Amino acid sequence: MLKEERQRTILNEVELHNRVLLTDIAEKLDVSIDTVRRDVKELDTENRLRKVHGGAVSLGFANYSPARNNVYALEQKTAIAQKALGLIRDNSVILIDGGTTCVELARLIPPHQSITCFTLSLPVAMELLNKPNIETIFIGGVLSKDSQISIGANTIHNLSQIKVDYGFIGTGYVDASYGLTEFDWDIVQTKKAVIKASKNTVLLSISEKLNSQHRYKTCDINEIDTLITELEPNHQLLNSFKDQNIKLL
Amino acid sequence: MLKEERQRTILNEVELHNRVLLTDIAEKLDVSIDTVRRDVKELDTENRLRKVHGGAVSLGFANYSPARNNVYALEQKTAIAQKALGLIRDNSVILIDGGTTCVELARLIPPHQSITCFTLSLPVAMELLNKPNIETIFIGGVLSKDSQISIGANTIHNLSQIKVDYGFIGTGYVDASYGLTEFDWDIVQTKKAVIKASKNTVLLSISEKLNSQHRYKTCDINEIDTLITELEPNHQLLNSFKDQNIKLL
DNA sequence: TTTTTAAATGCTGTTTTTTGCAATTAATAA
DNA sequence: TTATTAATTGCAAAAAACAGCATTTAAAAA
Repeated sequence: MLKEERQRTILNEVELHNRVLLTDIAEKLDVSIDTVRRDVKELDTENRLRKVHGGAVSLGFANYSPARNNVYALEQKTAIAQKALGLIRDNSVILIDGGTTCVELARLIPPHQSITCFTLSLPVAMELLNKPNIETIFIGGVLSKDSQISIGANTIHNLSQIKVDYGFIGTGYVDASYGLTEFDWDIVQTKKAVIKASKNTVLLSISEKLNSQHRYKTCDINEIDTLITELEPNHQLLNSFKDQNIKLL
Repeated sequence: MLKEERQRTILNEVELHNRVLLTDIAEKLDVSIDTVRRDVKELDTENRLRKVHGGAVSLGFANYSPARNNVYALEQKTAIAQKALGLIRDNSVILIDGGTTCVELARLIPPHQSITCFTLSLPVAMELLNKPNIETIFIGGVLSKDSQISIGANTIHNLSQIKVDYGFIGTGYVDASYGLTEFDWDIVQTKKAVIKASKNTVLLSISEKLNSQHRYKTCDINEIDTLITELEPNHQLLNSFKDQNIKLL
């Protein structure tokens, strides 16, 4: 077998599976591990793949821009935020939770729209301050370092004093049967209060989070009025949510 | 499984749910907790996530650095903040107002210092969240677009419920005989409440503001306990403040 | 064709990396 | 405080990488 041929095979394998083990290739091509090693080393210096301990990975797999202030799955989150915007009427009163999707929603609210907006998220509040026609009210409380939102008894008490038209919330994990769950107990308490403070609760979640769960439960899925994902409402991934008493957007 | 694969999975999980437990990952990937720990440590030094006790959080969640490019008279403000730091004892409870000097103070608080800190300023809160040993409590209320602080009746009411060891405030204008004055009536009301909530009120002001005044009055100069400028306490510019019942730093 | 030369391959022993385990120390929660 | 859970450290086994060398293969020259 020619060297060219071998290297072509290795590249194919890497393209196909994003990664490959040297031992696998050696066995598959029936050559010594050293040969494979040398081939991979060569392909690496030619920048056609990246060699790592024990194998190789495709360039696409390994490449990431270190200078990225971009958000994970930003495109999906933008799509979700766009759909959510459709619910917001002029002069309505809304409440926006924390999380990157909610920040995206805040960012996309058109400048001319005049609404009153409550939030307990520092980044969301920062975004809202840029909008001339939005009256922003921050729900105070102890700030969580991780999530950058107000939590704790004071926050919950403050939330109990208001009732907004729409509450837009995110969640760590969501499952049709297990409902909304979180990693953090304090966050759960806060989200419960947010839901209680909302006439309509709208859950914003990328589809990748569907069918995942964690330790603490926020609420059942039917306590949510509307679920917005980046998918079409009739997408099969949403099937398990269709029977629930919940609107899909 | 290659290390690269593992780390990619970890990153994915972190970006998806913002926060993950090391134990969860170890179970999911079926490797020892030590391996996960080492991976997360590595990813942390590469700045691709942030390691926290027991788990990891995504950068998008933790990194919202308010860019301070052009702060007017930054050097003086830093000097003032440095002096103010000397007043802060471990385990004390303080309140930090808004304004660039106050943000500078928040930024310069050493990471090991453990204090409880109230604030009504969004940028100050952002800074404080970066300090592991500070418990930050945000005083909620309507947010003022230009000053980025909570104002209004609710804010004032919330402030009436607390009494802190030190309140650090800024001011728009200060004069030995006219006292502290502001351009904005709402801000004045809020600052009054801040002063009332502080056992000791410390005014942070660059010398350039001395002997200036405006329309609405916050308080007389002797209601302030300490005045910190970038100048030496015996500087002649401060002469008019020397007779007042006020400490100069 | 054969001979010569260079490259490619496989083998051996050594070094490095990775991983899991156990014991200690630190941090957090009750 | 004590109890529990994480983090750290040192260590050992396993896997991988590496370097040097011998053998084979392929190509070029005679």
